[in-house]
Amino acid sequence: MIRTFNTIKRDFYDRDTLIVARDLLGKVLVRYTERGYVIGVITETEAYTDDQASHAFAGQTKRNGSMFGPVGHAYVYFTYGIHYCMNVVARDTKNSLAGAVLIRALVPLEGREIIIKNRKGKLPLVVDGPGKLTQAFEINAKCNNLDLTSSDSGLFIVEGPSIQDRYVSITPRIGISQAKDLLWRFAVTQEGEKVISSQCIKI
DNA sequence: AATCGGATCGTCT
DNA sequence: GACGATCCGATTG
Repeated sequence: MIRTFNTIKRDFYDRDTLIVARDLLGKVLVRYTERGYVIGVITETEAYTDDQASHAFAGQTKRNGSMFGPVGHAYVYFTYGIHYCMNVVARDTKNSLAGAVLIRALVPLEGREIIIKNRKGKLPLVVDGPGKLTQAFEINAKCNNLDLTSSDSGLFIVEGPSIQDRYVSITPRIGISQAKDLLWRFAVTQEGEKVISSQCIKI
């Protein structure tokens, strides 16, 4: 059976990186593997532009090249000798040279068996942590620069539930040593869950 | 519950 | 040659 998906169009990614990071919450990441589809709702993101914590800060290199490339593509890099991290290239191309949104967590919707196998454990309620996420979704170096607006790429993003601002916590990014003051991390909170920062950007 | 160190390697200085 | 947009298991309190 052939499934059709309505992917999010490129315009969506051609906006300020911070706005896209916020708006990716609730969107749905789809990965086509040998064993079938793995699908999840994005619940945590971080924005990286040309700030001091960004790979793009020192300018374009071979590694970070896709951050400077067309929006709506993937930027996947290898780190700590172990892990891959997945970003969505996004920026206002009129005003910005480089930008990407790191996907840090999502809630599994489909392909639970595949996730369990890839992660060698129980199915988590939330796949949290950029390295764990790429492991669960079989995302690796070959995925770098894939077009996330095309369902042919085997890695793409489609519409999902809208997330109200009151359920979005905005905090500093995780694991960085520079630009710690910037509140560029966006995470969906449960109703009743403690919100670490009540600040919110205007959309 | 919180902290610590080992794993492991591509990229940039 | 140093160090990461990390993870996990072990240890300690």
